[in-house]
Amino acid sequence: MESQTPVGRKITLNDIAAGCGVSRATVSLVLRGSPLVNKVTRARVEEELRKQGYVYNRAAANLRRRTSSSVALVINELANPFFAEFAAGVDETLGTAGFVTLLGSTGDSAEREHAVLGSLIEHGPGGIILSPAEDSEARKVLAAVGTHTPVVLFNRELGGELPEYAHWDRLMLDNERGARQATEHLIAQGHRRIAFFGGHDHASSTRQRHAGYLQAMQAAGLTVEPQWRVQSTPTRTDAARSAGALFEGSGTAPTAAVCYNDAVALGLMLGLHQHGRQAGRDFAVTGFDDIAEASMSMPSLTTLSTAPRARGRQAAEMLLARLRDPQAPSGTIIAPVELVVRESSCPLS
Amino acid sequence: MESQTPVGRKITLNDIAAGCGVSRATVSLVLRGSPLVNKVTRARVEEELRKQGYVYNRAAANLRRRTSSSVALVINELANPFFAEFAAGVDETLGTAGFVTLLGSTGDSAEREHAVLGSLIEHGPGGIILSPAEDSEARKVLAAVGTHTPVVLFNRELGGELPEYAHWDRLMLDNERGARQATEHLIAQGHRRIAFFGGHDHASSTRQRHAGYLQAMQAAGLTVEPQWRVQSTPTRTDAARSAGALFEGSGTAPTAAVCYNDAVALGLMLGLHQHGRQAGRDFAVTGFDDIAEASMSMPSLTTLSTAPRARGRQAAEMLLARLRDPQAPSGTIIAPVELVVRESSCPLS
DNA sequence: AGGCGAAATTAGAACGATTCAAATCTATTA
DNA sequence: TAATAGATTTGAATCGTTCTAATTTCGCCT
Repeated sequence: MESQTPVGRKITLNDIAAGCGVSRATVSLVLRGSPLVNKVTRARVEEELRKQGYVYNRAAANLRRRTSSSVALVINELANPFFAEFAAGVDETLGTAGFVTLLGSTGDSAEREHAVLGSLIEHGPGGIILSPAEDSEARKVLAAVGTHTPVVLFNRELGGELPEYAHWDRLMLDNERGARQATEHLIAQGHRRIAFFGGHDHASSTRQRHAGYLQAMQAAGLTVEPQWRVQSTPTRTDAARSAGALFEGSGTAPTAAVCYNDAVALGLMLGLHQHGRQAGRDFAVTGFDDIAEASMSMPSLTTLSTAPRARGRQAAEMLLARLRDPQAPSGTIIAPVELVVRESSCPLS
Repeated sequence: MESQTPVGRKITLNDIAAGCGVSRATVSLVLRGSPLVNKVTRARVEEELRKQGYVYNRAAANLRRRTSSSVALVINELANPFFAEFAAGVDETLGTAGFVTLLGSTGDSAEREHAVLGSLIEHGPGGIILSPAEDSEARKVLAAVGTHTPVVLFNRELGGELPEYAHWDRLMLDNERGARQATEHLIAQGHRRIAFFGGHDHASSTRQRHAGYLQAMQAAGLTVEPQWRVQSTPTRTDAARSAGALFEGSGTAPTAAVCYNDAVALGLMLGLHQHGRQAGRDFAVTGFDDIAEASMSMPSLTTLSTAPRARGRQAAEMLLARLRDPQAPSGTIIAPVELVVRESSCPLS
């Protein structure tokens, strides 16, 4: 075996060329599998590549060819399993397409998002997949990424107006229909007094889900009492704290609730306890997202599956398509969500 | 306001230089904040940079300076919240140090790991943080990354021998002690028939945890039945599927289980249901990792806190230190873990 | 032998930045 | 006024690859 020297300079095309008495250009052709080069030369070069332990310098190649082999993935909260799954899906698809993923995590801060985008863009990604921070604004994002790099937005809309020349693609979830399905399911279970619980109405996703809920209620000819809308931070703890609001006042108490998402639903189930009700027995609950925990809670949670890993793959596909054809009209995909019925959405007792 | 042209070529130093009648070299100096350049020239150049919307091409700079501004992060299972947190920590620290994270996810397959490393290395990362796949081998990893790129291993040892010239750093968890503590806790709760559940014995982390478990059992003078060792893929679903194996055969069934990690523990709790047991009431369970979900599951999970985000920051620090001083002797850090007692480790009933 | 087309190879200029040595420009001072 | 030190600026080479256009090599035919 050759002396795989543990230390030394990096090997370049020149080293290989010199090593087997051929020109740099020829070696380059061999590397890229060109049919131009003679069988025996190719063998000789390949042997030398192996022997010297050559590793391709893609950055140099990209510079020369004015291409890119990377895509930036900017996630508002990587620690959230929903987004981690999404990221895994993105990376999987990009990887098989020969792209490498530049990761950026913003901790849901628009300021940090701006810095992260600014840093990533300098590495010349071919495109960007962005799941915006809660308070992210179109104008600032555009300033950071410029107009040369295609963007796929995931999950959230940006605040403010985006100039019409920046035609970015979007991948959103079908919030409206999902919430409608959940509501229809509860109605089919016999419930008539159904609340919409959690989230803040200034967020686009919350508004969409609430709208779906209202549609289903109206379609069924059911009236909605004002105290059946309880807002909360989309976290488990705040949801648990806010549960009591459903049962205050003189109006009729609801027997079921469509929740903004799974975290809120799990929190509500916890909070119901303190108000003498038990989710899945005398109060029905639905969530949104189908996080891993949803299937494991007690009772298990009826929710809307969003298949985050598949969404990741899809977002990557959208970006790859855009790179293939930069002129194609930009589009928005609303990914369907699927109702998963479990124990928490019990019939009206 | 200047016409922020929505489309056009990419702006280079040449454009800026031409744009304000100065040489490329001067613009470069301005960019890097050199004190050499005259105040008024600097202002003129900066104005031009802004006006033309220049974006720095770090790849070109890296090529010329023979430097790198990226670090590869290769994770065996990104969808696992433990690793997602770890990744977030790594990215956070690398980001503030001016590095960008190249992400790679291997799905715990050594084969895919090899491919991913091969692809990432071509992008010339300054270093690699690797959480190896279960069956990853030192020899193959070394072949993929070469000897020019420093590596920090996280969480698992590689199979086989690593040549002595490859001095890689390590960040490991105190698996043995953690599992011992969990086991001792269960014994203190009155349990005598305790299983070790999940993971595959060919992975170093599994072996270490299993060893800690055995130590505690032996120290307490307890015997261990062979069917109390159930292996599984370290995922929730496979764990749920394998739960039944604990209760098969003619031997005495265990009343508690030390699990390889939280994902497996959560899966086991699910699987227990289908075998007529309920975790936290008539069967005690412990996990490992303390993922966010552990505190929120029903019952909440007794586990070993590993502070994955802090580990991520630490791994990044180790790599940065290594980049600062490539000659420093390589080291291994064994991070302590802390037992967090919650509901799942109920006393023997 | 010479000629010819096809096949194989290569020289050298890019790509967009950095860097060093050298050139130019300002003040100052003798 | 010329010389000189210091402050600025710049020309040209370079990083490792690709690519075009040109050149060399080769087999084959007359």
